[in-house]
Amino acid sequence: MPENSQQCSHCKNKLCMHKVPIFNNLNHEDMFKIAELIQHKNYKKGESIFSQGDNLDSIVIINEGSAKAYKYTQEGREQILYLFSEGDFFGEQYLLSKRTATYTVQTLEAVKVCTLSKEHFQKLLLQYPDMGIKIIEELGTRMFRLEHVMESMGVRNIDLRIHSLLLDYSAKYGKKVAEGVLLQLPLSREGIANYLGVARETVSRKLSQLENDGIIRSVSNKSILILNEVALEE
Amino acid sequence: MPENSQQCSHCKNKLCMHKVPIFNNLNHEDMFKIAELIQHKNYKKGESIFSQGDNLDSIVIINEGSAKAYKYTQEGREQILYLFSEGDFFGEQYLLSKRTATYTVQTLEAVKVCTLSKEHFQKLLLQYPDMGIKIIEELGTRMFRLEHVMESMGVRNIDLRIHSLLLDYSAKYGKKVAEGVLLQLPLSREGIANYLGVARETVSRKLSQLENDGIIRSVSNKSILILNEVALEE
DNA sequence: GATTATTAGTGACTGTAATCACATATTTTT
DNA sequence: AAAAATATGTGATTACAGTCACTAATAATC
Repeated sequence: MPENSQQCSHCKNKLCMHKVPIFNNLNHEDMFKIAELIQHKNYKKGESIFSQGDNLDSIVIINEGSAKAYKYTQEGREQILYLFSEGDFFGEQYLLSKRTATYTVQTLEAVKVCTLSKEHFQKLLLQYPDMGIKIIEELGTRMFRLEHVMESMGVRNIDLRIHSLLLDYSAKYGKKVAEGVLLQLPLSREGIANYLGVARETVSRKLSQLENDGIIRSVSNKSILILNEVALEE
Repeated sequence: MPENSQQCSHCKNKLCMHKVPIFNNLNHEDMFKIAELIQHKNYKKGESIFSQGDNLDSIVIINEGSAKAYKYTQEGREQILYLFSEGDFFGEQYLLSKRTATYTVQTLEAVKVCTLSKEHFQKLLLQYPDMGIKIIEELGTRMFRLEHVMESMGVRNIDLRIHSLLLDYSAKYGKKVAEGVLLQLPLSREGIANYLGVARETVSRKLSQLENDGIIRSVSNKSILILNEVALEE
């Protein structure tokens, strides 16, 4: 059934496009046209979508799942820069300039993505100036995130840094339950350490300390219950 | 003399516009039109162009001089995020979103800027899609810088961090002389410390150490001679 | 379901940078 | 040019996070 398959592909594409802020201002007709240009790919947990040094030829939009973006420091430690999830896009920096990828993006779970080739992307930007504005806006948000991370990396007191991380995650991933806020950590202890730029052992110790103080409760490796959110805010 | 004053204003505006990559793709006629929309302002050393929390209504382009962008960490320390100089622009993130300024921009010397109002900027973006692409490109560069800083902040070894800073400055501000590379530091010791996220005393000590090792020579507070660049690269 | 691999917690020890305190230089102001 | 303000260098001490080494727990694989 050609109609069915076409409808299905259309439907799948629409799904992807509707999740992404940069396509929001488009009308039905334009969306349909652009949907035709989009390719789909799936990744297993732990696979790299692209690696530091790669030459990219498309912009990638996450449709399902999450991924970490990291680069290696001079010491050889993995420094996590971003966590990307549903609706986030990346690779746009490499489409316009000649730069190769400055970081590696690796999935944290099974991930579905939509990709749009460099040529199509550039044509779209010229055709829909609104989209360019949306992207500038989105990049503003991304920079805001990065500046926030930098600010917190500049904090010398590691307790403060872990507290802000927990509060950030609480806002993003937390669900209110009777006893407090239950949150599903997107990263392992090592991941958290690589995000904060501290040793894995330090993260373990600080979390143990918080548990001793009755501020959090460790539910499982990847899940924490925040009992006293106010204490984290100081 | 109206012609003269007009020519002069035109000339001044042209100066400003020619320094800025985002206006580079425009033809003469368009440049002339846009030049009319640009306002000029001067700042003394130490003045703030805008402050964390301000509501901005224009994009600012530096025409002459330099400035630092910083925000305060939770501990009350000043964390420097960027150094802006001739040709750099900022404030574009706040024009499209409702966000207020997330950092303060303070001049490091006398500074001349050109400003373009929010309304004009948005109209230009819709009118010249090329310009949007230029800005996306430029933001990509800015993010690249920030990611680089983050990476280096994640380095635990402070010697390494100071070494990279000196190498960065050497590339940006250094001039080759007989004995090595002479560089005019854009920041004081305290500024360097606030950029690296370490104590002022630590910067002093590390630089003294480098001087004892014969790798650098302190010429004056704001000027350093790098004698052995290779040693800094390890 | 057993085995292997990965991830996490904890003690002991060490190194390094922060802090405090002050002397000295340098820059700015008057 | 003198005075005031600011910036820098350095010693002594302390605190705190890193490293190493190991055990325990959890997840992945066969």
